[in-house]
Amino acid sequence: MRQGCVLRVARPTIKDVARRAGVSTATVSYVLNQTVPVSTETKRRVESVIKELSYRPSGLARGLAGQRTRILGVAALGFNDLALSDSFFAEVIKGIGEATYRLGYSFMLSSPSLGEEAGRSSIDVFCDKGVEGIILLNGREDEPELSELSREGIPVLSIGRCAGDWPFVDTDNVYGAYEAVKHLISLGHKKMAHLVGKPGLTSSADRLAGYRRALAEAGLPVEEEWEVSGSSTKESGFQAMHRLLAQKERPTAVFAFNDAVAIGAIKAIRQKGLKVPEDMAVVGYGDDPVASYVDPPLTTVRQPMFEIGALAAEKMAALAHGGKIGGEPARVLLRPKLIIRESCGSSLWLN
Amino acid sequence: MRQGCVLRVARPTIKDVARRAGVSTATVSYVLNQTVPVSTETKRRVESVIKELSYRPSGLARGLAGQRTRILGVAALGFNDLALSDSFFAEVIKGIGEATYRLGYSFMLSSPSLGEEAGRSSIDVFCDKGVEGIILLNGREDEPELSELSREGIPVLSIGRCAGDWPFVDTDNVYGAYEAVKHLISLGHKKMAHLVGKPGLTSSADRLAGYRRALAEAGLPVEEEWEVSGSSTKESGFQAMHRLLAQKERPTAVFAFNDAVAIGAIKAIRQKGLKVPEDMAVVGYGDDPVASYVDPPLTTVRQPMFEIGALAAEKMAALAHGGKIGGEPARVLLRPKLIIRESCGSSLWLN
DNA sequence: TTGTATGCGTTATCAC
DNA sequence: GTGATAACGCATACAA
Repeated sequence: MRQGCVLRVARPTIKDVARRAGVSTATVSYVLNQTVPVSTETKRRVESVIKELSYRPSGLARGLAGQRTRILGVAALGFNDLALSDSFFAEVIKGIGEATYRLGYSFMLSSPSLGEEAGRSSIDVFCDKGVEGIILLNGREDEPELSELSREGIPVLSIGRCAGDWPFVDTDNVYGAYEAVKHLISLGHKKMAHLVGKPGLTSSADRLAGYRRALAEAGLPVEEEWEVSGSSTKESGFQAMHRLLAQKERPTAVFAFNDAVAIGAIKAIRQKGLKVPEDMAVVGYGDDPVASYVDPPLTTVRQPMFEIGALAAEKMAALAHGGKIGGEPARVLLRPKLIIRESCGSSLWLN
Repeated sequence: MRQGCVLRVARPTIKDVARRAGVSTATVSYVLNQTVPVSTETKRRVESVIKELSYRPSGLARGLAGQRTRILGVAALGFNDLALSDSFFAEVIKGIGEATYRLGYSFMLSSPSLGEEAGRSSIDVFCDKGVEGIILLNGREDEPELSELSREGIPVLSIGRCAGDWPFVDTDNVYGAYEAVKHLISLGHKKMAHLVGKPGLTSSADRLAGYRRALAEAGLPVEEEWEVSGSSTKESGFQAMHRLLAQKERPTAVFAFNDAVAIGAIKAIRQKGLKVPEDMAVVGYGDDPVASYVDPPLTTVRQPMFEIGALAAEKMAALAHGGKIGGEPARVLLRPKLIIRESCGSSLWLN
């Protein structure tokens, strides 16, 4: 049969519509973009012809003539650093997809697995394709791409807080960590450790800050020995937890940088013959799908990744549309939410 | 500072290059596309100017003038049906990203969460943007979109086997299931059940076929009672396993449609006071990230999703480029791979 | 081998 | 309110 056929019956152009409606192409363009008032009569006629021919304007030509391509670029640079990130990636992308679609935009994606060099040149490609703005998906604190990009004259927005005063959309990691540790405190814990995330990530610094804030607010001392450094992986969590358990004084609970670290930590805890949550309560971060699958199901902090993506797309469209944004730069912090499962025990534990 | 600035210093056009190199725009186009022989001297000169001005041709204008936009569309329709699919989605997308980048293509993505109506119209948007071909990411057997799309004159390729004779790229589910069950057999099992996947998915039918084939080949009878129907979720696996365990004769092993189902099944098995793998061996399918996180780590079948995506993009580019593909339609089946972990016990079990 | 001229499908600037 | 028409940046048939 006609596998991947190429018969291509020529799409109608604005000329076809104009001719068939007995007007000029300009008029058709007017009713299309509502950029100039048109008499209701001709408007009606033109619209009926458009429907009849099922005409759709060419995005290419539109982009060339007017400046609006209605395409956004999404560059997922440096995303491979993060562990367990597939679902984050997917959710953010879905959010971007939803919002761009709703706003009449499309988006191009540059894969995260392209390596260093590719990052830059995939941006170039974006520019060639005429994207109106670029959303940077990254976890790094300093993003050298940002200033480079801005020199291209293309608005940029980062998903994930970054240095400088670039617009970004992120979750409030300080708040999320604060809530997690406060939960531990409400359960009666007084000695809590934190498995710190990879250095250089804003999320690492912010979650540490939230942890400290909760401690301070409860009048609990901040023990430096209980802030164990590491990175974002299960292995890192495993090792960090072992180091923590080797110390003279043990905490009764740990707040891990993320779910992977938490799962690694649980493994280490059990290896020492201790039980979770009875001997050691554990809180993760991120609410990765695995969090609900592991044993015990992880109490963790859920980040609204879909909303992050959607909001980023909206802000980006606004930036592209209105040129520079109103007053202040678009810097948004969404609230994460504590998800209580079983890795900390129930609050009945208190009674 | 210059947040999301719009200073836009006009990009050089082909005219700028032509003028500065003392040639016509046609000549510049020739060296750019290598479509017409150019004397090495002028070629050298043009290229140096191109580098000097760091000129990059406009994709928009190129698409309008020539017919090649070098953009692919990826429509993830019906993907929300699948459980645990985030990592599949992400891997496939990464593969597509890698290949498209390597081939000088870009791709647009239409999110899976857009609902029925949106599926169709996101395709329309793709056409407006001038995509050269569309990759359909879907799990359904019959894809009504396919024939519709072909009428647009745009080549289509499906990721996931589908009805009709459309080109597709998929993994060999029959083979994967066959290997999984053969593994069980090699471990000494003679009574194995299958938790069947959602009806209507080619993967469900194929994995069931592979299961039966392995049984038949080993001279084992195919008990209909041990082919428990269900869908793709953890809950479905949980319920199906309970139904299976309620039967008079119990198998010693189960091959689950996917990892989520397997995890649900394990929960049910334990609820009955049985142990995995001692009392009941379990094999999953898909090698989702959770598979290695759960207890016990799941023996499962890994699908080369990244390669699937990359191959799909390559085939698609070939289809778009060469019009119709050489002889037969591009129908590729990649081999999945058995990943042995701990949910079936070790083969020492036999000795 | 190179230059000229036209067209791709729109939008936008003028006139009317 | 509407209609010519010139860009937009590039590819290409044709001429030289």
